[in-house]
Amino acid sequence: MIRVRFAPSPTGNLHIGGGRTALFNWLFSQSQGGKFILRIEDTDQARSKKEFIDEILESLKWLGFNWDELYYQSERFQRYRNQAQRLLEQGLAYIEKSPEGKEAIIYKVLPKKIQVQDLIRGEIEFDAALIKDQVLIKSDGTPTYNFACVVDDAEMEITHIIRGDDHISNTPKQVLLYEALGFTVPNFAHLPLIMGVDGGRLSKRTGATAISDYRKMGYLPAALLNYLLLLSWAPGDNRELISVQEAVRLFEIRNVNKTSATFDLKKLDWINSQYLKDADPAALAQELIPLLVQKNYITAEHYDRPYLLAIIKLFQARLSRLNDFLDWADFFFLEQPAFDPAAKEKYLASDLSKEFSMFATRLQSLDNFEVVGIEECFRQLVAELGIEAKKLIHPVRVALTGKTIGPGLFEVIYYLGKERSCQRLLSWVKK
RNA sequence: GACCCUGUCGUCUAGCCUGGUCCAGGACAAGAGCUUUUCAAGCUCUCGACACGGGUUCAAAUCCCGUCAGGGUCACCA
Repeated sequence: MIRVRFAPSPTGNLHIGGGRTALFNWLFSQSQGGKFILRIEDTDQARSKKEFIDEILESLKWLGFNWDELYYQSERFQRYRNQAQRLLEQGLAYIEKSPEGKEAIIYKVLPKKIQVQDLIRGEIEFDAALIKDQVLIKSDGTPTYNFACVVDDAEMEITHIIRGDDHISNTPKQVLLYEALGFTVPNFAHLPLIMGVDGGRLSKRTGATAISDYRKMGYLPAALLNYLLLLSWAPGDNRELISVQEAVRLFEIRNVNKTSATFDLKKLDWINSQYLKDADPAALAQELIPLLVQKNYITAEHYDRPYLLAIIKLFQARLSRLNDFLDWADFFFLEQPAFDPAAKEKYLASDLSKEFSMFATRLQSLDNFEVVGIEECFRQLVAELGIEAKKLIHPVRVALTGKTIGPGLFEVIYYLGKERSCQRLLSWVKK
């Protein structure tokens, strides 16, 4: 039975790199019919926070990763001490006293060559002579990362350790500990790191780092996962859009790339727009409703659901982030449109009283108030006035929406409705 | 500095293992055009890469060596 784990430390939010590590572990476990274990590495009592645990769990759920088992290192301190004690008794570790009289347990590193077969990189060799003796249990009684990690991975019977590149240099230290404790050394696979546009590690300076930030910005989990997946793995048939479900079938760990990848928001935006375009409006509505409520655009209790879904449909092919909807479609929810000053200046500066009032009058008495009927009505009007359609389309759009961009004008009028459309047009008619 | 990892278009990659089908394919971005009612979407086209130097070979992006470059790690943090 294949068993993998994702082991975040609750000293911060779930990082985009952490999400990616979780993704590959989850993918591997699913593709192998194995178990995916979650372990919270909260040995650092001072820096670990409950709110971060909640945030991490929440983000993992949002991404769709279900774990089979959940552990907290803070509940396992005795196990680490017991294992350290064993090494002490076997003479493989020694005690070091601090000036204050506190005792730490240190593992004695003996010189030797250490070979690691990395599933992604092949063989890597290290020289233990270059490794210092390792602290196992700190003088405050808590275990060090490398020790707790080894004890847990062994006791939890983890078969494959899939983690970031930055852990490569921890690997020989851990291999030494597995051997000293008499445990089977697991398989290792080191994922390349994700870099920021500045070439260094992805950091807050180079963009949002928390998975939850991407959720807040309006990225769909499926799109984010698709992007993260593509950052260091490819299905091999030039496809850019692939679901994790499909990836589970095609995934092979040896096909994961070795090179670190730069995080490119533009491509994420494109992938997200593709998912948005094909998404079920009802699913988008579910994400959007709380935000619309928050903006007082609708109330959670009663809103016109078919109407909301229709409006979402109008916009979904134009969005690259779901949250853009809040700005682009605001005129459907506001009493009066919020005017873009430049748009107003460009299209509504001249007096269009005659045209607007004529159009409003005709709309008012239009029997066939459907998109096609509205368009016919409008085309006839401009023909009679002897002006180009676009000369009137743009001002009308700005008058109705406050913007120069948006869905087709006749659809806007249809969904805005007779009353609101006419009222907004008439507000520009000089008495 | 030491050790380790990595080097294909600006970015993500396919190809590399099993040399020839690659004067290197796809996608994003950028630029141009079509469509048009604006913005998107869609469609078409353009720009653009095997880090460098040796070697092996009839033949190298692919194999070997070196150089250079980038990154990571060197805590009683995880």
